[in-house]
Amino acid sequence: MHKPAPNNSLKVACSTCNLRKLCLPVNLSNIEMARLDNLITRKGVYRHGSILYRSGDKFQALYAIRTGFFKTQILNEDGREQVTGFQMAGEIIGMDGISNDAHTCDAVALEDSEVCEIPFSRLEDLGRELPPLQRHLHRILSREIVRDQNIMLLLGSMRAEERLAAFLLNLSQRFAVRGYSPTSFQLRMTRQEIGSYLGLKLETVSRALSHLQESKLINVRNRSLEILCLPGLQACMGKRVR
Amino acid sequence: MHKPAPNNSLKVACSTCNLRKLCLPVNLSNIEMARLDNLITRKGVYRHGSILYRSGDKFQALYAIRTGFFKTQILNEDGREQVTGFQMAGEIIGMDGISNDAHTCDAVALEDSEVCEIPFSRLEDLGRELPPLQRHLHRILSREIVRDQNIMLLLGSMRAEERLAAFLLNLSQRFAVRGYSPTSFQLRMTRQEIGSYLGLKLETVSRALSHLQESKLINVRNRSLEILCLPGLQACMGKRVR
DNA sequence: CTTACGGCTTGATATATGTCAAAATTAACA
DNA sequence: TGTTAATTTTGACATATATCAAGCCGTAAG
Repeated sequence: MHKPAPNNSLKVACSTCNLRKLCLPVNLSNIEMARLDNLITRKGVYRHGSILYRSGDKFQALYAIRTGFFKTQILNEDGREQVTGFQMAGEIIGMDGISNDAHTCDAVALEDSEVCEIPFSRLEDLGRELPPLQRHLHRILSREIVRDQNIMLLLGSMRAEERLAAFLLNLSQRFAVRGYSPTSFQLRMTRQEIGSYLGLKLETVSRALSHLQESKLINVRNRSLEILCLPGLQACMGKRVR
Repeated sequence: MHKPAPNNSLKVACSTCNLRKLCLPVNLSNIEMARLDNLITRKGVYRHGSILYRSGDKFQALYAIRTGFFKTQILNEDGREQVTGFQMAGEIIGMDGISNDAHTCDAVALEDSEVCEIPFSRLEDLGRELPPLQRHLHRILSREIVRDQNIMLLLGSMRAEERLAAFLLNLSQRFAVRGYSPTSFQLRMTRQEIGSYLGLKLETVSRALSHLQESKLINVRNRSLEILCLPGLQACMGKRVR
């Protein structure tokens, strides 16, 4: 586990950021955008394995991922762990912390990553003056709720192979939105982490991947994944048990 | 399925509502509180089985439950269904709708219930003027995220009996907060609905309840439930598999 | 009061996924 | 670059939960 490079914060400009359409797709005037820029600082690089925030840390900011890949996970008292999400560039994390002024999960970099720090109370202040920004914040929070409820559906009612198909399709779609290939990408997480996210053991993940490959729906070799048949994967995800 | 009584909306006063500490625990002056009161209307009674909103409905308002009990559920294209939560008096539902201006789940009354309707864009407007109100809205949204992630932990890593114990303890605690007995209450939902929420079949729920009863941790007869040993249930929830 | 229906319990059995173990492969590090 | 540790795959077997089926109970409607 590495610590991030010391606090060499840099000013950053949302106004010229190529992730803006994903991260903060808000219509603001130049002056308004400058005020937003003024809020946000770029934090040093988080090396692979380093921790952006820990469960229990005081909540002070949201983080927009600029480059890289994170996982979030919660831990029981018992040491049970659940990966609650994988986040990529243009996505915003840390919203769990608002409710009690403390984070309730850990955020861990799965590859060297950069984030923009958005101090939350200043974001709230600005939101009061810029209704579109306020509205956008509410949408982001709500989107996280919808996302989590869809994972509940997955965990509560899908079988192993369907969960995997849903997971791969979700990744595929998010890569596509970012202009990367939707059918060929690297997995940034271990089988164990996928399993934790999907409520499965790593062996089950491995077997399900192998089986999808036998079915000619995907090619998988270690972390590189190729989707051979998107409609097939969709069908696989959708098939009801009964 | 009944429709709610026609639009006989009534003005309502948060300022005098005995649920205020649960629902909107915000420090506001009398004048400010009056502005909040002015926003909110009481909707007619929702009879047992009637629908507060459906997936796909245009999102316009949040709802504070005044009396009664609801469930929320999402449905797949395949007809698969997942109960995403059970909500009781003092809790606020509808937040899933913000992200796309449309609800993504159904909310169904599990007993005759009353709700307060909070038009969302007017709540946003008022939030811009009353920072404590704004902050409270953010906390509510974040609390829902944390709640959902804890259910993910439950669905992803607990066994049937642990899930049930966690579920009963959660109900117990919520009843306690409302001044009801934490150890003796009525279940408002069917075994099938509990099962859907916990990712189990109704038979498994029934067996797990029977087993907890054999273990002298609870007494259950139909919908009435008595917790005989809270610490025992907690231990049962916490025991790790490995 | 009687009947009918949905909800619940319990048993027997099936099956998906977990567990344990070993070997192969890859990645990390000295 | 060589060595070690981590990750992944695969097999054999165990087990928790699902499935199917039957009967019971309790509430609601006639």
